[in-house]
Amino acid sequence: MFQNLDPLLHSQLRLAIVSLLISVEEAEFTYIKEKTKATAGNISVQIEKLQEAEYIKVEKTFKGKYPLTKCSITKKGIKAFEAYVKALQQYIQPAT
Amino acid sequence: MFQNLDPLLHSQLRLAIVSLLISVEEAEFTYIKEKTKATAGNISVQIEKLQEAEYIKVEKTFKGKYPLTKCSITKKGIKAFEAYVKALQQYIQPAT
DNA sequence: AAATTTGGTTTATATTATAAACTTGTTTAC
DNA sequence: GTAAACAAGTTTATAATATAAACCAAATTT
Repeated sequence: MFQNLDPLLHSQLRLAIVSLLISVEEAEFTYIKEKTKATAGNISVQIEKLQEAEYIKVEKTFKGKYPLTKCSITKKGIKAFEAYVKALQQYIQPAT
Repeated sequence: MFQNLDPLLHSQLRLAIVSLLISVEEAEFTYIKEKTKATAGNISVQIEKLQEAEYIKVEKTFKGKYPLTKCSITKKGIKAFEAYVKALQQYIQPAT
C-alpha cells in the first residue's frame, strides 16, 4: 500500500537541492544557497550525503581566486527522484 | 521558491496515517497498523503527535473487553495536509 | 496455572537535521 | 602594511526525530 520513501530524498533540503538540479544541468553552491535559503553548513552536509549516494556529482574548481563548487545530478539521482515522486503519490493522492 | 514542508507531516509514518484518515472517516489503531506495516509503538507515538497538533482526533473506547482506539482527521488536519501537498508540488513538479 | 494474544504505552537508542563555530584565502579600510 | 570584513565553504556540537525494544494490563487459550 505505502511504498517506503527513500530517506535520502525525504528531507526538505536534500529534496530541494535535487529538485533544483533536476531542471538545471549544473548549479553552483551559492546558487543553491540562494534558492534554498538554507545555511551553508547545512547545504554542505546534505550535498555530501547526496554525493556519497551518487545522486549528484560535485566538482570543486575556482572562480578566479575563490573556490567554486559545482553540482549536477546523475542518472542514479534522476531515477531515485522519479521513484521517490512515484512512491509519494500513494501518500498524497486523494482516496484509494 | 521552496515553501517549508510542515515537519509534522513530512514524516513517512505520520503522512501515511493522515493519508489513510483523509479517505476513511474513522480508523482503528489495528487498521492503521495493518495498512502501514509499522510497529505499534511507532504508531502510538506518531498518533499522539498528530493529536497534540490537533490534526487528528483520538477516541479510546472498548470493543467488547479489549481496548479500541479510533482515529479521525480534523478540519485542521485536512487543511494542513492540503497545504503540505501544495508545498510539496514545488519540489516534485518538473522544471520551473 | 502457565503461556500466548490483544491492544496498546513507555523508554532507550540510533539517525537526522541544523546551526554555530571554524578554516583558508581575499579584499577593503585605516 | 596590517587589522577588519568578506567569500566560500567545512567541521563539529547540539537539538530534534524516528524507530524498535521492552514493558503493561487484561483476556484467552492450552
